[in-house]
Formats: sequence, C-alpha cells, structure tokens
Amino acid sequence: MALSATLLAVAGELTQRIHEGVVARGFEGVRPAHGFAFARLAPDGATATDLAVHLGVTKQAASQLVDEIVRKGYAERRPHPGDARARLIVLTERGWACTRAAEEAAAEVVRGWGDVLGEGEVRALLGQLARIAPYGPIRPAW
Amino acid sequence: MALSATLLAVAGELTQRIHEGVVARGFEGVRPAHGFAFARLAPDGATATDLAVHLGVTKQAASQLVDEIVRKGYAERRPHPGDARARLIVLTERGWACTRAAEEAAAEVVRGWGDVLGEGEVRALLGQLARIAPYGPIRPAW
DNA sequence: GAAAGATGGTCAAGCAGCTTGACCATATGT
DNA sequence: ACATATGGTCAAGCTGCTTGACCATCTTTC
Repeated sequence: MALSATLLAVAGELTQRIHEGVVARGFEGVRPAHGFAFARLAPDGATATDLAVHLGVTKQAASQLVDEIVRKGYAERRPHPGDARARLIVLTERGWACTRAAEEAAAEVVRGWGDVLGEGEVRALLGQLARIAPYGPIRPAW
Repeated sequence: MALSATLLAVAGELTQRIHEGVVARGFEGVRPAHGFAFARLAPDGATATDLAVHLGVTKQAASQLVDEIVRKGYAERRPHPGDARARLIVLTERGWACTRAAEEAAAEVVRGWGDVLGEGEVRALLGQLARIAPYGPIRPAW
C-alpha cells in the first residue's frame, strides 16, 4: 500500500520543482496556488467565483488572491461582457509568460522522468493517471 | 504536457478522499499534515526535529504540531533514551488506530483505481512512481 | 576535564492566507 | 413589480507557519 505515499511524494516533489523553476526564470512572489489559478484563467479568463470553485476556497479568498496577482501584474480585472456585477479576470502578458515558465519547468521534470522510465512508460503513466483523474475542483492544498 | 496537471489533480483527490475516510471512521480534528507526521512516527517514534525535517518545516512548527496531536491523544512525549535533551514522540494506541484508518481509506481509493485500470496496471503505476519518487523530506503543502 | 560550540527543545511575537458574517449592486424568476 | 439569487467587497478573527531569543544538554577540542 505504498502507492498512496509514493504518489503523494512524487506530487510534492513535482510541485516543489515547478515552483523552483518558475522562480529561477525570474517570477518572484508567486506561489503554487497562483499556478492553479493561472491554469483556470488561461483560456479566456474567469470570474472570481469561478476561481473560488476551481480552487475549492471561498469567494472572498479567491478575491484576495486576485487582488494579489493583479497587484503583482500577472492579471487584470475587466468588466464582464453581459453581467455588470461580475468582472472578468484575465492574464496579462506577464501572466502568460509566468504560465509558460511553469510549463517549461514542468516539462523539465517530466523529461527527467523520461530519462529514468523511458518515453513509453511516461506515456503509459499519463494514460493511467488520465483515466483515474477527477473532474471536480483542483485542490491545491491539504 | 497535461501529465503534471493530471498527477497533481489525482494527488489532490487522493488526499481529500483519505481525509474524508479518516473522518468517516471517527477521527476528528486531524488534518492531512498529521498523517504525514504519523507516517514518520509510526515505526519507532521520532524526535520533534526529525519530524521538522521530514515535513519540511521549522522545528517550532513541528513542536506545535506535536503539542496538538498529544493534546488530542494521538501521540505522547517520552524521555529519549540516550539524550536527555530530546524527547521521543511515539504514537498512542489511538494514533495507531488513526493510522490504520488512513491506510484503509487509501486502500479503498486504490481499489477504485483497480476497478478502472485493472490490477496489472495499478501495479505498473506503482512501479513507475516508485522509480521516480524522491528521497528527501515529504512536502505536504504547496 | 574544562571551555567552546553544536544540537534538541521551548517561549514569544508577528504575519499570511484562509474563514465567517454582513452588506451592496445587479440579474433572474414569478 | 417584486422577491430572490448571485457576483463582489469590506471587516474581523483564527490557524498554522515564520523569525528571533533563549535554556539545557551533548560533543568536540585543547
């Protein structure tokens, strides 16, 4: 039953390495939770409430997180087309750059796995994980 | 490159499900971080400083965590044989029961994976993860 | 074997990120 | 039109972590 522990250890390591890679590429003051937010904002933006659901926190917490990434220049609030109450949070160019940096860092770690396992097994790993992955909100904390 | 995101989603889900399972088995007031501590204490106990290294936090934080699990009856502090400064933190019977509950909950989740993937692929998954798992401290937070 | 430094642990204060609760502005349903 | 639901903010408080200072004991060095 070491599967759980091993999986969590790998996940913790991955998170850590991505974070280090992002910092090494010059993006300071950004935490892993921001990465999860960026992933939700990336396609076309989202509302603060969307983010709250996605991250599994209250909308107040999501709003504060938005404050922070706006203040740091990673995103901006725009009026929401079609709902005057809401605001559409979208990534700035810097936000996109940071997202790309995270993807590069992640790819680097996965490349390391490829060196150990071989490409075929990495693909197999992805396939297996994809079939057991949940649909609901991403939970970046425990 | 969805591997990273998928892995983290699975890990988040696993953590969540284990936590729910532990609560459902009657252990209240225990957080996932405690589970990581229990895993370190389980074999023969450990010192607070050992725990701090294992969890990747300061020794003060580890000491507070120990305070908490002692207060809640999951562990106790004993004099350390051979070092009068140190204390050996060991699980109580309740601590062991909680650890077993977590293992049961984890096994339940893994069983669900077996239903989807088949036993062979679950074993393959374990093998692959074991080969890329890190050695250092477990990082229960991101 | 005594002095000097390293190590295990605690106390205290502060901070960051989250929560709950109250509230306003706008949408939506009847 | 009115009542209710929803997106968002403000404010206060809590929890878990940090840094900094300190004591007790172990270990190293002379």
